[in-house]
Amino acid sequence: MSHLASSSLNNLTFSHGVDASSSAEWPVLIPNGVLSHGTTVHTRRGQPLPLSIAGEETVFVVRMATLLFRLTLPGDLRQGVSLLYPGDVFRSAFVPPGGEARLLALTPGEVLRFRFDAFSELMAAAPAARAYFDLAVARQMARQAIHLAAIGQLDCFQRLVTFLMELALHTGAPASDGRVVFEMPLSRSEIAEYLGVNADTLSRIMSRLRGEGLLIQPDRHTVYVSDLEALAALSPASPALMSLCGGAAPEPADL
Amino acid sequence: MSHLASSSLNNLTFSHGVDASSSAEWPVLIPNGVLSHGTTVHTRRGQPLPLSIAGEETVFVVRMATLLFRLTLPGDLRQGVSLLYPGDVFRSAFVPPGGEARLLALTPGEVLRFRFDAFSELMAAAPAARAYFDLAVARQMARQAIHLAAIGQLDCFQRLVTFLMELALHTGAPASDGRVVFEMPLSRSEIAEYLGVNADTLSRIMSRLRGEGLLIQPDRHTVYVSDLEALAALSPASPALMSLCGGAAPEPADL
DNA sequence: CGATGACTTGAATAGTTTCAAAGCGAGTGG
DNA sequence: CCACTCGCTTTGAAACTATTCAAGTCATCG
Repeated sequence: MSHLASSSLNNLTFSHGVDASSSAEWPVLIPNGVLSHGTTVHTRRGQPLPLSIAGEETVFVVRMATLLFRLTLPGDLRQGVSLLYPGDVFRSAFVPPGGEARLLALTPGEVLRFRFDAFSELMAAAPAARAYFDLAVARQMARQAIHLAAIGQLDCFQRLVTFLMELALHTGAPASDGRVVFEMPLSRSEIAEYLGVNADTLSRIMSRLRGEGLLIQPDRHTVYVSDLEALAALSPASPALMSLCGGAAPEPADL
Repeated sequence: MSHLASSSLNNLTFSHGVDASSSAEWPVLIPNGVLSHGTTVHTRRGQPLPLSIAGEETVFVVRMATLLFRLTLPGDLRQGVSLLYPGDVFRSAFVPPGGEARLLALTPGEVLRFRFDAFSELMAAAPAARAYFDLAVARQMARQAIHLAAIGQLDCFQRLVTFLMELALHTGAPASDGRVVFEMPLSRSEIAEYLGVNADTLSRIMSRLRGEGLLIQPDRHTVYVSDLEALAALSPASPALMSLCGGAAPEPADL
């Protein structure tokens, strides 16, 4: 379930003639200069990470965990904004002021925490750290654009497929028979919030996917995908997700 | 609520009567080091800005215009991802690889274009440019989080109200009687794409708003909002939008 | 003018949510 | 070890919102 395992999954499952020249995209390596500074936070499932320490802005670097950035609008409207995986970064200034927002750990793991000022100085001193941060932010912007397009344009079924693809690509590991396994770090209602869908509706759709044999769930927190390509074919967002997670650098010709 | 609602308008149109303590937030000042470099692009309405020049990554800095970042998924599913206003930045790496994406000018204006490498060097040399870029990116992240929450959690009516609030706060000017005027830089179908709503449905809702007297449209591209606070009260996303655009710095206590 | 494209509106339909009830699982105390 | 309870999940039927499709209106431009 490590991110190393997931990258090999990508290479094994989707060989779209991805040239090796641009293989450095994923997983993003965290520079040593970053790893050696910062406070290590050990996360528990469900643990909120405080967005400011002593009134100061913070930066988080995900070393080994899955995090959820969640926004709550007045009226108990909760929206999962983004999922953060190893290599991702989060700056407290990403949070809209005035709204209620939380950064939640979904799995046990390790996260590095910095004061923003300190991180900023570190980046000024170490160009590798700077380049890492900029790349990570850009990648997350791109992921959020896909998430937005999925929620805005796709129906419930396609949204769920997109979400499963995201998890499979980021945290999945190959299993027997070309299957893919991953842990489901979100509860049903958390998934529903992330997808902008009603929890009841979501449950129905998952039953449908299970019924069609695309999904196997030995228990509620473990998911087997029988045929990842068949699953991918069910969502228009899959190609974008796969080229973002799959190691291919953006090709200027495609822009 | 009133001081938040009016402060951005004040900044744009009147001279700075707002308190100086948090005045640096909006509008974001583009440092001279940035303004003096880069290629100035004069935009026309509808003009696409090429996301790469000679195969190289680019950075855009919006000086005076409104831009739309639009993503298209297979099957002609177009989603407006974000609107860019003066002071905003766009890096071509924000675009998910493999998907079709466009950066469109919605108004005539001026945009600065850089090769990413050159911009990166500029930022390394000028800390003010670096701080500006980081702040602009963070602010846009926050705005996109609100946009996502609006699309994921609100009904069609509330989404439209949220969109109108966004435009009013960013590009609106006070008119007589405490009214607010702004140009509508998007067509109906573009608004619909931005909000993840059907264009027919959108038209119905605008008629409803006009019927309730909240909106007055002398022509299709000009909008008067009779009572901004009344409009704001119709969307749960308004407080977040207003504190983001209204000049208040994020208060750590709120996080 | 007459034509074209953008916008509006109505009626039928499809998809999603709501509400309520029942099912399952993990943890607790008898 | 079992019954109990609590929270999360599943499922059904009714209600509702939003979409689709088609027809009609408006505006702009040659």
